[in-house]
Amino acid sequence: MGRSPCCDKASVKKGHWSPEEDKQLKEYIEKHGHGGNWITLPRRAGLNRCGKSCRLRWLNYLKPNIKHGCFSGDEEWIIANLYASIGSRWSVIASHLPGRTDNDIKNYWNTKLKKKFSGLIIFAQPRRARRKPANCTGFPPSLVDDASPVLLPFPITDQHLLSSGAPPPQLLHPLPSQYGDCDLMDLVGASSINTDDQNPSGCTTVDHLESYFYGGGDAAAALLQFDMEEYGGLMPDVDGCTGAAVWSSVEATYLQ
DNA sequence: AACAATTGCAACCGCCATGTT
DNA sequence: AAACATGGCGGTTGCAATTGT
Repeated sequence: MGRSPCCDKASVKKGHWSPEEDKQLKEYIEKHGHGGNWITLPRRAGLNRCGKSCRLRWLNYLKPNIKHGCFSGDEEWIIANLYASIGSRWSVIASHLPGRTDNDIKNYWNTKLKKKFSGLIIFAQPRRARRKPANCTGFPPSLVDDASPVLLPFPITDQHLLSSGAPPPQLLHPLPSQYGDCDLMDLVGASSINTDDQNPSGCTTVDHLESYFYGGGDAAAALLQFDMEEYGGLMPDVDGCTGAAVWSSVEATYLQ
């Protein structure tokens, strides 16, 4: 037996919302709330729309305190790190960025950040974690089944570099061609890390990054390795999986 | 100026999880 | 316990706007 549709698809309006519809939905919800039932809301509010469509419109656009517009460097960095840690769990990522919606973040990732950060995080990204894959052996269970978001430090500071204990970078992969001649600032994707107040030593972080990572290695691979070292330091012994084990697992799976 | 290609993003679709009857 | 209803989520699509030729 099939599942009954939530509304009559043929008769409800689809496509972009008009200002009048927005006004109607906004006023209704502000006055009555959504009442815990989105399916019946359009009828109650006098809208010829599917309940799901109303919910989406409210959550992604009409709800108060939603931030539209450009993402900051900090936000980009957080998104990239979380994506590297937990994959495309946009709602979890959105919960770390007040005012941003999962849809916005997903769109921003797909259109901008994916290209920008692709050389950095491709290997650290677990498979989609919504369900546990039947026979996943590439990642520790804690990362695949019920990963907790782990924020890498932002901005990267001298202290992080000096205390990371990471070995000198090795050339783990060829540098993706799109990074052939870009500079390190592009790679880290953060315009705000190069400021004096974040670098009490007086040295610029980018300078340190360069001297630290460019010792014959490639920046993308080195940053990935640095991330994983940090990851291990921040997330020890979760379900018996140390950061080193996570890194080993990534190595075994992807770095043959 | 006209057309084609690309980009950005709002909205839809369908699946899964959870709650209710 | 089973069937059904609904919410929530991620993937994808469609279209308007922008950019390139």
